[in-house]
Amino acid sequence: MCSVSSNATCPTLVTSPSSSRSFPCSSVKTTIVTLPTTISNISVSATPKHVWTRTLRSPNSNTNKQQRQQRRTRTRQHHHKPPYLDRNINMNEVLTSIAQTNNIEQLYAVMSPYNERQLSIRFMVSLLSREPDWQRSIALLDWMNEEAQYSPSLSAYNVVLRNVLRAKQWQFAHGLFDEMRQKGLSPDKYTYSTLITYFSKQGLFDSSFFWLQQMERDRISGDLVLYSNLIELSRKMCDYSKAISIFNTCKASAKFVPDLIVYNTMISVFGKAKLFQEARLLIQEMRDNGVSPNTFSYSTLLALYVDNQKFVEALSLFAEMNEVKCPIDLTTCNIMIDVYGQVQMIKEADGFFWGMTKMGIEPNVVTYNTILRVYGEAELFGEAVHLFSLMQRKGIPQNVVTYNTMISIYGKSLEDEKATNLIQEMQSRGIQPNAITYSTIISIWEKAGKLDRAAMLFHKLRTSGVKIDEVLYQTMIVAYQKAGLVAHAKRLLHELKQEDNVSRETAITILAKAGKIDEAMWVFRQAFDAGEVKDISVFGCIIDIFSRDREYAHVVEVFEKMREVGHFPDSNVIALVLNAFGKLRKFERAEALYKQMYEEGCVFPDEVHFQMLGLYGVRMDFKMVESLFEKLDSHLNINKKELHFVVANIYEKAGRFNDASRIWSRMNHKTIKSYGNA
DNA sequence: CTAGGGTTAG
Repeated sequence: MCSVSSNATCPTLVTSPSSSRSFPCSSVKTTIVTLPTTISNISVSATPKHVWTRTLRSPNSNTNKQQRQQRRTRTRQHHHKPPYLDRNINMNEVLTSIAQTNNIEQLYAVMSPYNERQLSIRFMVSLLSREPDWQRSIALLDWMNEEAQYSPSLSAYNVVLRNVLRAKQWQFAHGLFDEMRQKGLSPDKYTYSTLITYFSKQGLFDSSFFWLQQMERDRISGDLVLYSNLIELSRKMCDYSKAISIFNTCKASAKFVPDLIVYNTMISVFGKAKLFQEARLLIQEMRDNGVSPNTFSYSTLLALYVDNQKFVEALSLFAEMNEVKCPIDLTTCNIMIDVYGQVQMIKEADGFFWGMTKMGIEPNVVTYNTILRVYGEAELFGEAVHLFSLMQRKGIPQNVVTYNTMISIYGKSLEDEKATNLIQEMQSRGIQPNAITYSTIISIWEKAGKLDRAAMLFHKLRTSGVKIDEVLYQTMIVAYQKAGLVAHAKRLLHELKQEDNVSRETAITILAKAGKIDEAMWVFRQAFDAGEVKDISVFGCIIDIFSRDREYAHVVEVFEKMREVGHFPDSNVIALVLNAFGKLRKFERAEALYKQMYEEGCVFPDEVHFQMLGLYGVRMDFKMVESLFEKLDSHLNINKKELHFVVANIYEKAGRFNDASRIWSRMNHKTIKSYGNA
């Protein structure tokens, strides 16, 4: 679209400055709808803008231009510029009129009574922010530029940018940004926050980082929301240590006072880092700081407990939620149905599901999918099939998850033909099977002794260019192995090394998990040198494997590469690396790592601290043992009993029994004291 | 007057 491209990048269209603008008319709308799928795979700056400009250009825009020009001239001749009319205009009426237009001419006609600067910028920003359609919002921006002849403000551009990003029009987002700059508007924290967030939401982390760097280059200082975004970005990249580091550092240096949303994000981060105690304590910390935990806070923690099979904790948290009268919403219900299902409280799950409507909460597709799975796991196949047909009869929307769940249920009830039919049914209804569908059906066919069918499907997938992920690959390998076709399984693993259809990150993970360490490392080195390894979990996976294989030098090598690309080690990695340093007798490096992570504000589970204590013990550095022990003992979130146990053991191992008994008695003393207090 | 948080399938 022209409004987002400069004349410089669009030389074919240069006639006059204003002629480079046009709104995509209804006649080209079909073209626009098909664009996103093409765009989403292309890196943001790779495609020349004029391609899009041409595609979206309205064929009769020149006529439109002339007409508008005439209108403008007429207006200028006959009317004196009136004052702002905001107060006399019903914004909703304007919006409704705009919504009913389907091309630029109609939109300009609707806006024509307000030409010539009759609306304040405030009004226009407000109007823009309520306009959900990105194309119409761009057209409004154009109208402001052309007809009303006043420069849209930075905030006007920001809200349009938000709409464009929401619609995943990355090209136009870039173009809009350029246009802002050309108009002499300096992007502010809202602009950058919007860009960073929307790109990271889509997993386009490179672009996200690009905008972060731009922001730093512009010396825009961060505020609460921006740091919140950075934490969220680290969380999305599964770099929880970095997220915790940002949170703790900002809090300590008073860069921000966390609000409800930052706290909720951090509950998620701590939980993902498996620091459940810290996550739980955060709810208390919020209260202490005058931030009331809300439904999000509780449901976040609930979901984390479920992810880690901590159902007792989940049930007790749900009880607390009810106690403090925290409102329960749809997501909470979905999580709780899952919980009841997983602890085999089927009656409760069922009751919860059917009672939701009475609570005024309408179940959605996730709810249905969850209860279907609960029925399946409880082997209530009849109920599942019944509910599924009810969904179809009542027109409740179904998605790929619904079908995958039902396919798996038919697999459990050993009805592989019905499962197979479902794949055809979903395709005929326009729901495309995905990697999960295929791996489910491959397992089902393998169990039914129809391995040839599975192999044929797998071959078809590979040749048709369908994205094959690691689980799907693994499923086929396991299917071969189970059928005793070890040679086939080996061939697949071998082919994985030069498979184009599988990402190298996927290949590394599969090879490593299959015990093919040398191959995994070979692919890893290749991929790393090519800059292809970005996912923190790949580093974690390799370090894990090498550690198990006692290849400590390799552990250190991968760890160094991981730090090179800016990842923070998670607690598992840090434990393995500390161990590796210890085994290689590189105590200074272990100590340096531990201290650095501590200074960066990372929080680790007790085990990591205990390991460092252990390393000091191995080095016979009892001064450091004692000093770290004192530090940890005064630390709030650490199991004091275990700490004393660990330290006493270190002394015992070293034959320093006096010190050991000193630690023991100190612990006993404390225990008595705490009982006394209670 | 614009920006940030939680749920389902192998």
